[in-house]
Amino acid sequence: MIPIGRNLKIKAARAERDMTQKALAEAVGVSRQTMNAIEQGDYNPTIRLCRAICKVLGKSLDELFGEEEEHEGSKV
Amino acid sequence: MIPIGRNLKIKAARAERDMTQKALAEAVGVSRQTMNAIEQGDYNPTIRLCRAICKVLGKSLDELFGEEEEHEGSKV
DNA sequence: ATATAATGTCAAGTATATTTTACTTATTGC
DNA sequence: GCAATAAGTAAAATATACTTGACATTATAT
Repeated sequence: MIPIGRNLKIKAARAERDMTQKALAEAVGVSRQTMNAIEQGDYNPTIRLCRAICKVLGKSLDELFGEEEEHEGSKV
Repeated sequence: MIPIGRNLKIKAARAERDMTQKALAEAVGVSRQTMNAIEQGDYNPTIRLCRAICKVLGKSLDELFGEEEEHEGSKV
């Protein structure tokens, strides 16, 4: 419910591996809607889920979840 | 409820800064019991809370939450 | 030995992450 | 165009992160 910022890094990492949201969700043991909500920044996964996502996508926590993503707007 | 493994890295990082659990909890905006539970591995913080902890302790996500801590036992 | 602060733990409640079902809107290929 | 798959969104239910308050234990110091 609290907006967090879209996670485009996951989307990109998925693209690299040609994985669909559904496929990633299944690989990670979570519902498709949950994966979507995370990419949309609609909430705030647990560290465990983050670790699982990183493992599947072959990225580090810092790479995928390191910085809060931009919050829309405030661009010149 | 699901055991996760104690997080000794947080404890160590706290020690480096001579910070008490209470102090860290306050700095991070969470209850003392929650911080304790996380260090005890009694649950599974949100990525947001992890980020806040890292910020206060001056460590990266990978440093503090990178690998699942050992699960007790299985040592020669 | 006795204060005092730091830590560990438990139970009951509240907030919120996650699921399920279901419907809509892209997107891609035929 | 049409079918099929991928992605976005929503509401109601369930699981679990987190709070509050209280008490027990382990340091640390005087």
